[in-house]
Amino acid sequence: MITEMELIKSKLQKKEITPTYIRLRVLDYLEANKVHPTAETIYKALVKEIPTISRTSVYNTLNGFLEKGLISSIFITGTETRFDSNTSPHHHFFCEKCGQIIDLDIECSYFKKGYVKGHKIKELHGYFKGICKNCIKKRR
Amino acid sequence: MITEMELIKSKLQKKEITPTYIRLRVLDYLEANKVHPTAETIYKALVKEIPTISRTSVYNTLNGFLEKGLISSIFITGTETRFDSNTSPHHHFFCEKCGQIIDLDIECSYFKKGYVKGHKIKELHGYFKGICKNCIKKRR
DNA sequence: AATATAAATTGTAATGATTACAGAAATGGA
DNA sequence: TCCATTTCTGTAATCATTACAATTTATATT
Repeated sequence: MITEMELIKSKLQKKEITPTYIRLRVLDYLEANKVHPTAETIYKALVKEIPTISRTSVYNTLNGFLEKGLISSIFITGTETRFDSNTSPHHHFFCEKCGQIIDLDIECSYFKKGYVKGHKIKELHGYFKGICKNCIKKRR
Repeated sequence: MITEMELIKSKLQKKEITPTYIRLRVLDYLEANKVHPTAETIYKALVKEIPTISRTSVYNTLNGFLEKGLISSIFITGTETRFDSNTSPHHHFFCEKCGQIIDLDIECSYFKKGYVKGHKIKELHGYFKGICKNCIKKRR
């Protein structure tokens, strides 16, 4: 039987990232909290259990993961970067009411083709702003 | 015959923004330079001709325009906000080689419908990263 | 196990874009 | 002209993120 942490460890190794304790915990946090947290959110959550962890280590770790393509990052709010353990190209929905960022499993024909108007596409970044399904219900 | 500045002035008035000299010049700059400049770029360009202008005024002016829906802003590079006098929903292409941000006149079926997966859409933000048409040519 | 070497982590200071704020200047009536 | 309001300016503050040097930890070698 494989433990959760062993699974996380193998994910790091697959991307040739030395699996240190901090790296395990940061990736574990991202996999367990798919709400697109900020570096600060991750730091605050981890420092409770790892009192010696530094903010810089969280940033370094996340940047390392990004470089190796283990995670992705999104800018939506305009102030902070948010992180996502999901690296497959997908869209997001930002709810103006509750602030939630929801993953959207939708397709983009241009991305599938690999080109738009003659430009070669490498990355897709798409998000909508509006009122989420849940907040529409609540208003009634 | 209507001068360019009179046209800019009427655009401000249509959005109920008092047309001051700085506001005229900022909007004029955005209309003449459709390359999605940053606040700093606009400031540096304008300060050459209006030596008394302050950076804060440029920021205030741009934020005022944004609130009134006269311009739009995009966040692509991760460091600075870029401004666009084009407020109709459209996509962008960011070239990793030359750093250019190109407007894309393409359609999004979800945006047209007004909803994605039950969430009400108010704004569309879409951009691709890759190598632009021009830079592909140059490489040969 | 001890040592040497490299890698990872930490804490503080710096950076850079943006905003807050208070005072100065300009504007538009009465 | 005087007053009130709006606009503009300049400096200081803020906040996320990065730079960097010092410390700690891990790894390999003897």
